[in-house]
Order: sequence, then C-alpha cells, then structure tokens
Amino acid sequence: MSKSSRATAADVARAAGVSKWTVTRAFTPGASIAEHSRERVLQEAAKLGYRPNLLARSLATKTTNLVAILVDDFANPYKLPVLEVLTQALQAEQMAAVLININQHFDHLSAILDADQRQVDAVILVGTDFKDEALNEQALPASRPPLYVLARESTIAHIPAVSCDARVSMAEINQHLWQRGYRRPGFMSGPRSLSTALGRKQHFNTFWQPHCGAPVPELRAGSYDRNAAAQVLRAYLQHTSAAERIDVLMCENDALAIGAIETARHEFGLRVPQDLAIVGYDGDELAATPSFNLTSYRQPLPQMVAALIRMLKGELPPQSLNLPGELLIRGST
Amino acid sequence: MSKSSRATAADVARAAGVSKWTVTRAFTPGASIAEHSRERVLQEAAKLGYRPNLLARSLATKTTNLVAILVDDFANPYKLPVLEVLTQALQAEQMAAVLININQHFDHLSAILDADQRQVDAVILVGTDFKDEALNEQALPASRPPLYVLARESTIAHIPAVSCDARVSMAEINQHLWQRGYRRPGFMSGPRSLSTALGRKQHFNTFWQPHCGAPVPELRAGSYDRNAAAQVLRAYLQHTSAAERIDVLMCENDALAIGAIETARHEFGLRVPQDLAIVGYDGDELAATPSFNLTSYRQPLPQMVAALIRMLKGELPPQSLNLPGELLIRGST
DNA sequence: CAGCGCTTTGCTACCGGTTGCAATAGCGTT
DNA sequence: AACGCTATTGCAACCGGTAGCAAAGCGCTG
Repeated sequence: MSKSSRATAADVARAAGVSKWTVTRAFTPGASIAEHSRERVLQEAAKLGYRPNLLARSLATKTTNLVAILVDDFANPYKLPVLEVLTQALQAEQMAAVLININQHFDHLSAILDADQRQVDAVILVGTDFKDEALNEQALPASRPPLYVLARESTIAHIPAVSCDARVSMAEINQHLWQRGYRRPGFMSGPRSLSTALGRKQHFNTFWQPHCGAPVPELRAGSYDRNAAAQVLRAYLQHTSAAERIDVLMCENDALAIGAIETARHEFGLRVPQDLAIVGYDGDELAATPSFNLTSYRQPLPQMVAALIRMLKGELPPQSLNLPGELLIRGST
Repeated sequence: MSKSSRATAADVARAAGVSKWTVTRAFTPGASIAEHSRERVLQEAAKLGYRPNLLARSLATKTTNLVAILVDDFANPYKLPVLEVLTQALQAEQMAAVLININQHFDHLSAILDADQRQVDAVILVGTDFKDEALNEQALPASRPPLYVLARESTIAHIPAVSCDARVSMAEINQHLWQRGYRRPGFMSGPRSLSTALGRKQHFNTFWQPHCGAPVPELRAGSYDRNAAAQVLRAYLQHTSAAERIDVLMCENDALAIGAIETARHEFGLRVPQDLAIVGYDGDELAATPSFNLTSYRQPLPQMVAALIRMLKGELPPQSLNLPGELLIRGST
C-alpha cells in the first residue's frame, strides 16, 4: 500500500496473508468465510483504514444504491420536510440521494439522462412541475432508471406516483367548509401541469359546481410560490367588489395559502376567516404558527415515503398509491 | 450489443468500425482524433443511445464530480435557498450533490466515512451543528475527501469555512440598533457549537457589554428551530417583569427570530417593535413578508457559493473567507 | 486409510471505462 | 521511390471490486 492513496482489498489481503477474494468475503454479509479468517481480515482492515470502494463495487454489481431526487420548487418551504423524510428513509436502507435542481438551465430530460449516466438505481420526481408529454417522449433512453413520482399524481400510465389521496382529502375539506357555512368558494391553483389538473382542483370543483350554479372562480398562481399567490389574489380583490367576492379560498398548497393570507390581511385589511376564509394543503409546519393558523390537510409523508422505498427495494410492485392524510382544522376557516 | 442492457463503448466501436479507445476519444474534449471518425462515432453513439458510464469513468480517473452536502437542520427554512443555490452552481460545473441527512441515527463521522466510500470529491458541511472536536479526531481517515464549511465559521484550522462576515455584519446591526435608541439588548443563540460562539454572539456582546454594564442576557434556544425559540422566549418573558425586560432581541438567525415574533406577539400581546424589537440573520425571504417584516442581514449566498466552487475546482486555494452581506432594515426595529 | 461431503479458499474473467506507449497511416520532401 | 515527420489509431495494463466455478482442506465414516 502506498501512503498517498487509500488501502485496497489487495493491500489488506497481503497484510492478512489471504487472497483478495477472502477480503471481499469478509465485507459481504452472509458470504462463506471461516470465522477466524474473517476476524483476521477485519482486524487488518481496521489497522489500514480500509473500507471497500463503493464505486468499484457498483461497477461490478450494477447497483449503486444511489437515487436521484429531482426538485424544481425551492420556493416552497414544504420541500424541506419532504427532503428530510426522504433522505432519512433512504439512508436507513444504505442508500443515498443525489439532489438535482431542475430549473431553466437544467430540464427534466437532462436531469434524467445525467442521473442515468451516473447509474442511479431510480429517479424520484418530488412534486415537480413536469409536462407529462416530456416524460412520455421517445427521448428517454430505453433502459433508463425507473421513475417514480412523489407527492403528485401522474397521468403517465407507466410511472408510479405515490401521493396523498386527493379524492378523500378534498371530500373532507369540502364537507368541513360546507358545515362551516361557506357557499362561495374559489380555488387557487399552482403550476398548470396536467397531472395537477386531475387532482385537487377537480375534486373541489366537482363538489361545489352543482351547489354554486356558476363555475368556481379559479385564481391561477402558476407556481407554488407565496409571491405568485399574493399577486393573483391582489388582482382578484382589486377587480372584484366586496359583495361579489368569494367567501373561502381553497389553495392548492400551503405556500399559496400563506401568500394569500398575507395579502388579504395586510394589503386589503380583510379579516381571516371572517371576511375571507383560507384553506391550504400539505400540513406544512409553518402554517400552524399563530400568525397563519391555517386550516390545512396533512400529507401522510412518512407513509408515502415508506411505500416508495418498499417499491425501490422490490418489496412492493411499482404502482400508484393514494394514501389518506389528516384534516387539520385551524383558525383560518 | 444485447438489447436488455445499455450500449457500451465497445458496442459503439463495433458499429462504427473503430476500436473502443477511439470511441472514448470521441467523448473526451481535446483528445487526439480525426474529425471524420469523431463524427462517425458520435453518429453511431446517438443511434445506439450510448452515453459513457460515469461510474466506470470515475473508477479510472479517480474523480467522481460528486460532492456530499451534509445538512442537520431541516427545521430551518433558510436551508432551502442554500440548497438551491448550491445545487445549481454545482450542476453548472457538471458536478452533482449527494444530500446527506445528519441526525441522531447518522452522525457527521458516519456521513463523512460513507461519503468517502462513495469517493466523493469533497464534503460540504452546510451550517451544521458539528462539534469541532468530532472532526478533529483521528477517527477521520487520513485520505478523507476535503472538507468545507458553508455558512458557518470553523475553529478548525485546516478546514476552510466560507461564511458571512460576522464582524462586519454585527457592527452594522449594532450601529443600527444604537441609532434607533435601543439600550437593553438580549441575544438568542442557537446550537451551542464552539464555532458559533466565536461568531455573531461574540461580536454582539463585545459591542453592548461596555454600554450595558451588566452582561447581555442570553436566551439559549439550543437549535435553529422556531419552536425552540418560542419556548425560550416564553420562559424569559414569564420570569421577567416588563420593567426589567430587554428592549431588543438579536436572534442568531431568522428562524429563531420568527419564532420569537410569534411568541411575543401572540402569546404575550407585545407589539413589535414598540414593546420588543427583534432582529434576525440570514435574509430568509420568508422574514420579509408583512406578517414578520423582520430586520435581518442578508448573507451573500451567491458569492459564498461561487467562492466555494472555485476552491473545489482548484481555482482558488482552500481558505476561510468572510464575505460582506447586506443589512435589511424593516419594521421589526 | 480410502472415500465422501461440506466448508473454505483461490482463480479466471469481467464490470466499462482511461492511460501512456507503440504501431500505423498519411502527407510532403528530396 | 525512399525518407521523415506528425496526426491518428490500436493495444496491454489498470482502476478496485464481484461472480461463479474449481480446487483444496477438513472431519467423519466404513
């Protein structure tokens, strides 16, 4: 072993007086090796500071234990708990996450190709605003790593999506709002991806449209960003007289809802919920603070991630899942 | 080429009628190769969907273009913009980030050893609460990947830290507070790591102690968490009569400041800044919203990350840097 | 003490690239 | 036509492991 570079299996083998294959076996759980030579190897390995080179191992085994996580939405604070839960769960399985930032310089396709070149075992799209057709394209290499979608529905048949059950959750929210006496609802939507259109908004409208007569007003923020929410609500309130306004605003997620509360309260002096009730979605911890006190719906993040991991490990066939969360009734409704 | 697995350089070579080394050259910028055979190779590669296997390349070149990012503080929303800027900058240099979650199950040492086994080119500690002695230990392998600290100072001589200049920034903040007429300051501290002790708190105290006579009261939150901030401020306000209270609270970062504002305002009915002024640190975008309207100090994140990247690329000798940011005066003072 | 079966060990080949050198080709000279 | 020079290409060896098989070791039986 040269001093400059790190010890290899061959170095340890020499020191322990065995062949390098025996060294490999000492580090392979369940391999056929005599207890005494195992100990001898581990002892020498510790002495030399040897730890198997995972790159070399991955090259030989064709599995890296690396998962690419694609995120395009760093303005949404809810991404943080998602990343926390996801990385922790992956690490518990000896895997690691490569965090890839999707933005105008680096689109989904580039990211997937790049991750593919790095031989990741899977790619997880974390609630990103992808255009479904972009992932349906032939541009994707045939042998690309398996794709999964987390915290968003997918309309692409062959891509499993694990998310919070939009039908059940929106039913709970709708029932709550109805009971509270709200009758003039509005919906604030985020990115205009196809997959979203089929989700929360649809279930919301399906319930209210018959009760309202008219179509439910939609406020399009265009992204999951507080400022975008502020902007679109500002425009709405400026152009709508108090008498004609909605009495409750369902926001596609908490980031939008927080932006909406800020604007309603500080720019228009509206009281929440008396003048305008607001509902979010995600169960972001920030929304629970007294300043916002936002009624929201908690996504079952641990369960969602656990299910996804089981699919990665092959313990569960890849499939789309819709898991139930929990309605969090707070002061904003 | 078998259909099941992806094309290799040898497959492309066969198709193009050259040797596999020529294929490698076609993908190596600046390699010695005839233009016509280069085109021929690229054409066949496109046809077969060949892209070089970065794992194999890394094994041979001993550089992975992977950087491990260690984060222990997912409760702090400011981590999100940090991750955003960092990943984008890395990706612009063809590198990628492995996000590693430090928690009670996975400490710094394990993370560094794990990253080392994956042969990352560097490890970046993103403002994590490490105990300096933990990284000074002999436990670290001699040939570990180079360590860097971002957005936190380091007292470890051989580990470069790129951060916001605490001396300059605190001087600006202190001057501002003095001019506004505050005379009874308090300081809320986060994790009790050594490195922090030398930073913001010290510069704050050095200024105020002489003016106050008594030592500056310290409220120890113990972590960068809104709830921890709420708890420690609650305890302080409960046990301190209005006459004896501080008139301005300097918080070690924005997450703490937001927790403090919430508690002061909603639990004790204090007006901010009339009854208690509050200052944060980081320049988190959330703190700018009307609800908080927090005076803070913006870290020069893009510059910090740019400098760090230059060190990674060897364009700049590894060194600790303290860069100036910008005081953001808002309504909380 | 040969024969048998099971555990343990060593070996060849391979994963998919890169490195550095040697061989070859192409072209202009004399 | 032979020669020399340079641009290009091919090759053996290597990066640090793993898979799967063959050989060796060992204890026991008959």
